[in-house]
Amino acid sequence: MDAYSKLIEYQIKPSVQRIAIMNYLLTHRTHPSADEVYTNLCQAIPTLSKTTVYNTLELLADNGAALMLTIDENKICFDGDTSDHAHFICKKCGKIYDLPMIVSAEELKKMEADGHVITEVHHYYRGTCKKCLTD
Amino acid sequence: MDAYSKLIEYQIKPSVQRIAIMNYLLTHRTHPSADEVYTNLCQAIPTLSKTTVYNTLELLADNGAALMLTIDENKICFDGDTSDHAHFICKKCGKIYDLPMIVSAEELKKMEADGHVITEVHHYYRGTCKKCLTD
DNA sequence: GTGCTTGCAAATCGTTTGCAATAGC
DNA sequence: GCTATTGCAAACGATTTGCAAGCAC
Repeated sequence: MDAYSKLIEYQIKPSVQRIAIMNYLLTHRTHPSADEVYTNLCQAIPTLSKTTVYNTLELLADNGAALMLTIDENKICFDGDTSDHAHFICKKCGKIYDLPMIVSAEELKKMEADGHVITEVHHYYRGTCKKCLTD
Repeated sequence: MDAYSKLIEYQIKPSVQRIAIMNYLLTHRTHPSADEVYTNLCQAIPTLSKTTVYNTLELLADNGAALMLTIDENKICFDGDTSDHAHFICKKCGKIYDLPMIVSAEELKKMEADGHVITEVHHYYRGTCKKCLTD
């Protein structure tokens, strides 16, 4: 899906900046930080400000059009792929990998039994990636 | 287990500060941040510095004597309970709850198939807790 | 022209760093 | 005495805030 349509789908009023940021997330599956998004879009939109990037990424995450990841202890990362999947971060190179996620029905059941309302599920794995192991 | 024994078990050289911090984690299951640990221990150890708290918490996490949680986007939290369990954070009040964790064998298998070495598994849930729902 | 969006600059705050003082063996 | 640990103050950097300017319907 294109960026414009995704914004509409999640009831976010489109703007040049919002489309560009959404598009960046959809075309770069690098789990970028706000700073990475800003730096890369600055070339195309020279007047873009970091504030707008922060505001927009928060808006996307709040409306469910993007995932806000806290897997990296140093910075918040974003993911335009909002389908269910788990994440693995390599402690050596810092790269974040996507992985299939299987949510245990037993786990969710217990959560519901406690009376909490769950809106987000994150499965994070940490370790050393294949590439760093062979280096 | 007492704090001193846990340090020994994880091969961490004990000191007054380290025992106090480890003890705080074992007796306060609030998933405190470094700042919370510091503020609360200042009374008992007036000369305690924040640097020591940060250094010690990092040491504990690196040696496996504590868990470093990134569930809260605003600050890193620590957990003295190193047994397998999942975490739920209430977006409204910020409180972190412990929950049983069931790691899917299928998920782990896929991870290993990719050749990554996993050292940590975190299951994070976000939403609104029972208490905040009734308020 | 009213309300939402953007952008700049300054502030905030959790965390890290440099380095000197201290404690333990 | 040597090494590891601690503590202070300063630095750092990601994120937030205040507010003025710009844009859209």
